[in-house]
Amino acid sequence: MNPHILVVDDEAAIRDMVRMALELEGFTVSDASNAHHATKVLEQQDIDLILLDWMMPGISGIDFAGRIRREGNSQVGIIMLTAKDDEDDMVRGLDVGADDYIKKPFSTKEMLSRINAVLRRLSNNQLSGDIVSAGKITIDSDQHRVIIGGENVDFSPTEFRLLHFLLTHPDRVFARDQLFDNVWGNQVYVEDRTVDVHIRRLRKVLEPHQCDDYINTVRGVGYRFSLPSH
Amino acid sequence: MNPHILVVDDEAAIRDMVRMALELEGFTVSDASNAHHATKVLEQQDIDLILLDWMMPGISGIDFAGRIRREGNSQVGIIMLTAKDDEDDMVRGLDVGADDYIKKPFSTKEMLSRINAVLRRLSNNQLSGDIVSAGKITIDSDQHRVIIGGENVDFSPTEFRLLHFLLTHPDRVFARDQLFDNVWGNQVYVEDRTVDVHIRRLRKVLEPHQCDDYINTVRGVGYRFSLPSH
DNA sequence: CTTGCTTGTCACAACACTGTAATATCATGA
DNA sequence: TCATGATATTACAGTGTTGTGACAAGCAAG
Repeated sequence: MNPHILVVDDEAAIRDMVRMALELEGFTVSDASNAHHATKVLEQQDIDLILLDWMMPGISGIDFAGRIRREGNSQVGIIMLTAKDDEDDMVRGLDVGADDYIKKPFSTKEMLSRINAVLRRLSNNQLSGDIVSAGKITIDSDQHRVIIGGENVDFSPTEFRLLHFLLTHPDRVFARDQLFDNVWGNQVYVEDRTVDVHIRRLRKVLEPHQCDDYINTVRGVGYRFSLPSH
Repeated sequence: MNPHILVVDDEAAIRDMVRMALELEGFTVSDASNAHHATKVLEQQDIDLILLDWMMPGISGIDFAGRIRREGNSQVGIIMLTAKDDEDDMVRGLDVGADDYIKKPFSTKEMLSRINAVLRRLSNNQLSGDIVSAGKITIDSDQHRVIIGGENVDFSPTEFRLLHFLLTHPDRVFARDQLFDNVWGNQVYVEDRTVDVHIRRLRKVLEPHQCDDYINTVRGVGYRFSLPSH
């Protein structure tokens, strides 16, 4: 599920620019031009993070942030957008419970980096060492590592994702386009045959460890990961 | 390295007074006017002891102390500052994990004596100071020193923090922006590629000692510290 | 003020990864 | 067995990512 971000700024130009940048990165975006509207959105949507303009007519960003925190909503992340780079203001911003602040003007790159940082910190509470295994293959996604028969084996990024997906969905046949969606993401289009090549590459790496037979070809349909029965 | 003390109190007058007294004694001092801000400081600084006001608007001192302990942070000392001299409240304070408490009004002399007592107790527990090691690398963060194979090796401040962070979080991949958060602190913004350069500098220093291979590149993701399995 | 160290950024080199196409091989049904 | 369609295999070039050295600004010590 994509993180849902609420952009609160009185200037439409900024809202649009930010929205575009965020949507390009796969975020779900809502926006509001003032605190009242933002409150409505917060009630109706499940917002993960708020990008909040410091200076707004009516209720200011800082008042709004303070109000959110006072209502006990500490799950939502708040990043203040400010033209001021005054240290006092920054402290005041963090005082009312903002998680971070960004000085205008800012690059979209910086914004994305800070957003990701805050989201990560918020979700960090439930960091799960995700270790899965099948047969002699073990994948530790924390370490981003594959261990086969006790030995470290290197995979390229795509190979890693493909293997991880197959291994976590064993005994099921996947058509090539299902594999795109799950391994490549449905933003990109690649040729059907490309999957074959990546399957081939996977098998090649698995071969020296005698587990290339975990990946079965299902003629006319696709591929399946399953342990040999013997 | 001077002990770093965080003063949390909503009254600026008290913060200033305490800060002055502590700095005169050679302590490093940060302060915060509420629990939110204090949380931020704790994330960004390496705090040895917290002087915590009992009564604060928003999250109270006792709640805050409880939260810190529940999060498993038992290295940091906590001294509660309270106007109440009620025995029950004292017990409650110690219950949530405070190391000591001081009744207001207090003399700076009393405060210093209790602070030193708590710090002494804390440093006794971890009698080895803060020494971590992995492979042939040993880091003594008290002395801000790195020993590799019995030999002293010099690192610049950033290199030191980076190495320390990686070494204390081995076998886990960190994306570049995760490394910012943990090594640079999230108040600053630096380019992604800056991490690469610092990794490079680290490796360069480690190279003559044959342990530059402790730092692995995980293409498309980030970097990982891990001892070679051989 | 100079000197030396640190550090962020850049530009370019080196390299790994990936998609595609071309070709070979295989499986299947007539 | 042959024809046909599907998959396997290989090669390659474009792309993206990382490694590396250089540089300039910032800063502290002298």
